Amino acid sequence: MHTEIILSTKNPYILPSTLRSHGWVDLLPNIPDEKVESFSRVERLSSGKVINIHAASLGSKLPKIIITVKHEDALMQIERNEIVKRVRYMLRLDENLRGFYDLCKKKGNKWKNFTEGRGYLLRSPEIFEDLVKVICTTNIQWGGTKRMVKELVESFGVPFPGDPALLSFPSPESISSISLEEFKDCVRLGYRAGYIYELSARITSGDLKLNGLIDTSTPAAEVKKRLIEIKGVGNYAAASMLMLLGRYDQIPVDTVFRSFMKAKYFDNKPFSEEEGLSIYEDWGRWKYLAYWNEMLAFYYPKAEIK
DNA sequence: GTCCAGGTCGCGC
DNA sequence: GCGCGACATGGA
Repeated sequence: MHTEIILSTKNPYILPSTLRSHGWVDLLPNIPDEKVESFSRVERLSSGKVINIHAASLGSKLPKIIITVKHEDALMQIERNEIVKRVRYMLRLDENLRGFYDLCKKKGNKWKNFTEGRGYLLRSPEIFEDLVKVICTTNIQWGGTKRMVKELVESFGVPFPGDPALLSFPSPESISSISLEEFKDCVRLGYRAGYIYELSARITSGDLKLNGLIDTSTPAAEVKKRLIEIKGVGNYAAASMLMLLGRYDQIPVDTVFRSFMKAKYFDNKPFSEEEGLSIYEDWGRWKYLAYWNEMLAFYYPKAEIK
């Protein structure tokens, strides 16, 4: 059976832009449609029920988000609420980028055409999933990231009863239920296996709680410190996580940043990290969005979404 | 075969 | 607080 849930948006919002904002939509269990205007994924709810959700948008100014849920038994209200919460989180429907849009208008030039409703970056419903995925982007090419995430999902995800080929993202418990040696054998994560295994084990044992990282009353610097305390998370991964947690004042300095900055601002000559970061200094709490969207426009000028 | 990727860790100074 | 090699794996 299936159930439709309709979400309202309170800010300008362009779903295809969110889906194309970075590579996350291409990492399992996310599956985009061919045009990347909607996507689906399998979710294991707290109740244990495994469902398949599909999210699309309808309308333009303040679009409706149409969630189509495929499920076996009837959905309980508490399960519907959880689905809504997760989709709103993934799509950042409760995030307001007004400050960024205003700054774009002030900046003028190319920035004044930055369409309101763009700028949202897709994220995962759980911080654990985003953390694992970010660790899987370190010191490897994108193809490797996709392969590692795929292997994790295929080895530890739970199947959707309506189509057992479709799997959820693994829970920390499913990973830490086997030994590290067994884990290394079934998923080729390279040296990252230890990091992801330890992360899973610490969450399972209750030693590490990730939900506190969302708390907006905690200073970003404190959140970053806690992130870096996680094995396998360094400066780049922590800055990426801050972005995924809705804080844009840090820029992840990686090969993407360096090669883009070198080409765009430094005439292909070497530059220091400090010099690079200073370019976005006046974007205040919106540095990441300025950098990322400028980078996208630089490499994919035709990908502009109206 | 060799190099290195959307880096990070742990060591030695 | 910095510099540097090691790290698993597969694609370029």
